[in-house]
Amino acid sequence: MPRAGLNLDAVVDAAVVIADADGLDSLSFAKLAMELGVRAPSLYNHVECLGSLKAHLTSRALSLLLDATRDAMAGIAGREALAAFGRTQRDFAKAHPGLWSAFKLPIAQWSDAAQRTADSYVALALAIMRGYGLAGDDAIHATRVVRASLQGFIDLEVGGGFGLKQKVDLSFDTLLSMLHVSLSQYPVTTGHKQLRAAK
Amino acid sequence: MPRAGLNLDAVVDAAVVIADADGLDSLSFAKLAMELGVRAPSLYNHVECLGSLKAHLTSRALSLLLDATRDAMAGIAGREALAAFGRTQRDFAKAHPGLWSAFKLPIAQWSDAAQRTADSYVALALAIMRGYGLAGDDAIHATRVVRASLQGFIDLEVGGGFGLKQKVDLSFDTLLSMLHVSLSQYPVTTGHKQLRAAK
DNA sequence: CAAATAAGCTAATACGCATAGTAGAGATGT
DNA sequence: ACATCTCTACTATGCGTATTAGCTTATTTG
Repeated sequence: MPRAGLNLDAVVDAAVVIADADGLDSLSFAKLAMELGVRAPSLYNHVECLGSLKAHLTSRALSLLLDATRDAMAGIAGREALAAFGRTQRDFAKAHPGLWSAFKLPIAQWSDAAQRTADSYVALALAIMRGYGLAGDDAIHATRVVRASLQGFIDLEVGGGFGLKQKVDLSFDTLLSMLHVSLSQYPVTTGHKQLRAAK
Repeated sequence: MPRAGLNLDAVVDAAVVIADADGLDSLSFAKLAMELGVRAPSLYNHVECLGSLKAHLTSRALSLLLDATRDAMAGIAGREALAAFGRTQRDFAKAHPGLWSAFKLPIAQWSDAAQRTADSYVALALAIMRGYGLAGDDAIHATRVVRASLQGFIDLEVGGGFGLKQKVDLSFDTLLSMLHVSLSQYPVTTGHKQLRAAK
């Protein structure tokens, strides 16, 4: 019985392929072992359990997305930076649907490294906010809105939530435009109190 | 062996309780049967399979949300209608986290009834868009943005994606305000071409 | 009251993750 | 070259899922 020469990286690589092809939920040790030409229990020599493997997938996903976003945002600011940020996220989700859904695992299960990578990613978003003149609590609220709307849109698109495929690109441009418009006027016309009073 | 007197509604009721309490993913026939005082295989007399049960949960969720949203939106329009639409969705997700995640099941598995209910719900959203003077493709794109951003925000909140709990209410108001501002100016300042040219 | 319907059961299959213990390949040291 | 040691991959096993088959019997229907 010759050795397969596995290591953690090779296992995670194969898991990425399976997750992207069949969906993260259908990633199993049986399938993964088959892919690697090995029996399922052998994987426990490289990974503690299935949950741990998925945590590694989350780390991998965060690293890839962070690097791609840094590249895309290099040297630009304002509306262009916002668009680059959003488009990179969307492109990543389309290229790696399995890794994309790895972001939705319980944050409590993320590794420390993943948490740090996520912090760096949030810092990129906050940099965009600075370009719109936002800081402090304003920047936090605005970042949450940007993050939530991008993630919601991409989830819907990847999950097949939009009926007509053709015009989704236009809808995404609309999202970016609406974010840009409202960020440009924040917090002047937003006024939580006004909205609450109107309610 | 006395009969338990089950039927589809009773089974779905119990499934709702379990899904909301423990999460949709941990809804199992074993747990459900235990809750109903019955053995697991007996459930197949009322439901085809686990996937079918979850489809019923989706239908139930859509009906509840549609009714609540109709009530909340009765007699109001514009900014107030938008806020009522969004707040009803958020309140529903908090009250029924299990049912909320049932919305994310593959749409292909939805029943026809669920699909029709969803159409009615989209009609409510389109009515809001009319209040902002939007129709046709503009309304479709704007509806997608509203739907995506609300869903993304609520997913993040329910999933624990926001660090500090305290200010999430403010962030949600920010989201509603930003949507209102950008919808009010749509499509004047949005201009897909402008953004694309800038890119 | 008899017969048909259907709700509950037990038993069994198939597949998932996970652990324990074993054998041997590859590395290391003499 | 040989002996030893480590660690990878294995077989065997257990437990928890969903699901099916076939039986029993409560309930309903004619």
